[in-house]
Amino acid sequence: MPSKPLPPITMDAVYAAPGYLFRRMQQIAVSIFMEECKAFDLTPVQYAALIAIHTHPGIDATRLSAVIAFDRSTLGSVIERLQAKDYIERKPAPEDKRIKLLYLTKSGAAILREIIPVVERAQARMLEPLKPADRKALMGLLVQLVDLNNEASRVPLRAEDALERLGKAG
Amino acid sequence: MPSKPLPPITMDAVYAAPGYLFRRMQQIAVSIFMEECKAFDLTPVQYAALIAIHTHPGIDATRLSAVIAFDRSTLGSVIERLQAKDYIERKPAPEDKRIKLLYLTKSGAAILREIIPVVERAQARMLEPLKPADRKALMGLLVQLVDLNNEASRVPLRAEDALERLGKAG
DNA sequence: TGTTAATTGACAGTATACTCACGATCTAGG
DNA sequence: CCTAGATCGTGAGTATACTGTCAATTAACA
Repeated sequence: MPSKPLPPITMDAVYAAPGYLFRRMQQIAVSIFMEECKAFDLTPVQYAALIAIHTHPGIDATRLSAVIAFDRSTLGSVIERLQAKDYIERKPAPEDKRIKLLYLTKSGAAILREIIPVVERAQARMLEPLKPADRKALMGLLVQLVDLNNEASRVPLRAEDALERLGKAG
Repeated sequence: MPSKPLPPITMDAVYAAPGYLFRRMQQIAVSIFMEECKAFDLTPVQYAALIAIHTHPGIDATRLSAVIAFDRSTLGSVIERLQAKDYIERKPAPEDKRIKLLYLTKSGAAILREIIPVVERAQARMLEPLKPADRKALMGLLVQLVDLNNEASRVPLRAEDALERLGKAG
């Protein structure tokens, strides 16, 4: 008996699949970000980390990972690189010897000030091909979907938790 | 003179930025894929490669990378892993000693047959939190945006080119 | 209080995802 | 025919993005 044939799969089915489109869009977004920011030697993740540290001075690595929905293991090397570039500094927490608190340096604040308008241009470029109404619709749907799927990811966003604990600790 | 203060940035601005949402959605999509497919030891990229090789038997690595919009350097290790699992085989092209042609093995065809419905469930789960009309709208907008931004990515999709060249060569 | 449980940061391991560069090979132009 | 340029696969190097595990430390509880 011959083995059952594969169902008739076309690449077009792949090109219309959500997973493929999300991967492709992420690829394109990173590409545009790096192109706009090539003068700055900052990756999208490093940028997000800088913003979060600026917004929450004295945050620790674990809470930072929750605030930007970023894997804690990977974050270690991201922090190392930001520290090597002298954009952030780590200070041991006096009340908990396990924790190292993160702060922007002057260099970090300076590069943030310069790069923010550039990043905003990059963000705009990602949606530029769409009509303004469609941009709004897409962003609205994505915000919804990311929020409703938050628990599905391995590193759920925990913005509020992180803030609460920070307030409790400091 | 004091240095200019940073503009008032909030994490909410980051959470609403296209780049952040695309990264987050990709993260969630991979998570759901891996969860549904954990019995199969196949990553999303490996799955896409298998589908493309099934659709274009005898494709070479460079054209495969164009067909799935996947970086050529990374593809080398993906192919190695698929070969190690005995899902694909590589045969030297008789008319061009540089090229190695890719084919599904019986194992590869078998796992594809099993995994396709599982992947479809994963794809459905990614959009599940949205209302059906919103799912359609989101996919429509994403297909548009990915297509219009194709050239912005470092590895543009070249589905037709790849097919043409394949036809010319074989 | 004393032992268990949880948390923190670090490390090893795997898999994308990109850069640039290199040798082998093929193709085109002269 | 023969050299210049393009192309193929590969490798090194960097940066996410996840899985584990581990020791040190802190917190919780019997």
